[in-house]
Amino acid sequence: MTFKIGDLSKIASTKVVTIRYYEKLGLLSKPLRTSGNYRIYSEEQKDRLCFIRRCRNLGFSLDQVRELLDLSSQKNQKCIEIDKIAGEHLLAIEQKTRDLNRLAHELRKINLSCQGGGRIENCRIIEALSPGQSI
Amino acid sequence: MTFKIGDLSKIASTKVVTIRYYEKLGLLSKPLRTSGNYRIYSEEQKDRLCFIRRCRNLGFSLDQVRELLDLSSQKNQKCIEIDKIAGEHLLAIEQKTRDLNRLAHELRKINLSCQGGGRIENCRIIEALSPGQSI
DNA sequence: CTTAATGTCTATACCTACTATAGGGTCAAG
DNA sequence: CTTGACCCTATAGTAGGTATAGACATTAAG
Repeated sequence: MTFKIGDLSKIASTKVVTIRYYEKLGLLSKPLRTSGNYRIYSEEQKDRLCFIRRCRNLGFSLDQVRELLDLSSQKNQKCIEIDKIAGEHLLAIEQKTRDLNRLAHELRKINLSCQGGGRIENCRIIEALSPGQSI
Repeated sequence: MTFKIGDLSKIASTKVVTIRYYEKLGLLSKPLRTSGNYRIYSEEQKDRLCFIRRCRNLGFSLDQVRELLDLSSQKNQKCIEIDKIAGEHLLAIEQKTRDLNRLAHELRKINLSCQGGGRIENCRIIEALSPGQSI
């Protein structure tokens, strides 16, 4: 079973240009070509792309994905490194979530204090974001 | 009271290059110069930079910041527009928070399944990230 | 006064993770 | 045999900066 780039595009929900971009970065190995110079991909390459996309959807950077791919090919090594990458990523996400929650809270306050009927001179949004305030 | 670019950099926790970048984008007006061609900033310009940074920290895009700055300079406008911008932003943030929460939840599950003691060939993280899995 | 360290200047290139576009070539169906 | 969908390469653009080079300005110490 082989695939053209458009097939992979659908399977992995990835733009065609993005697949070529991954190849250029070396995340995907160079595929075989047809006589007409079309890329043809193996199952394995398809799986690798899906892995990459799955990681990306989970918020891993391409560098992290690269590490995970490298690590996952060294099957005899301990998986503590992998655990570390995933753990750090989780911490970063949790931090980000906290920040966003704080931010949403502030915006909700702003929206409440500005019901659209007033003038800007009375609008607290500018005030709220001005220096010296601690929202 | 005037400031050199390095002062502003510290006050607003912004890299010097970034301040110049904002100037190039027209978000900050061109400051006066010393005889030695150093930029000198007024209080007002300092406040404007702080406002920009504050908005950025709250997740507004530079385009949105520009909008807010424009609006805030026309004090007679109704604040319905500001309300709209903030409201749109709030929605986006809430969506993002939901996404991140989902993501953190998945990662937590994955992390729990692998305590780093095993071998990569058996690593549940890699397993979970591989295609065909539904973690 | 000099010297060294630091700060600042302009200009350009680079970063991530793609996306868009131009100008072509390939292939299968009707 | 032509039409349309697909594919190719190459280049440039996006946001929001960051990094670097090479030169000039300022400041503190000796």
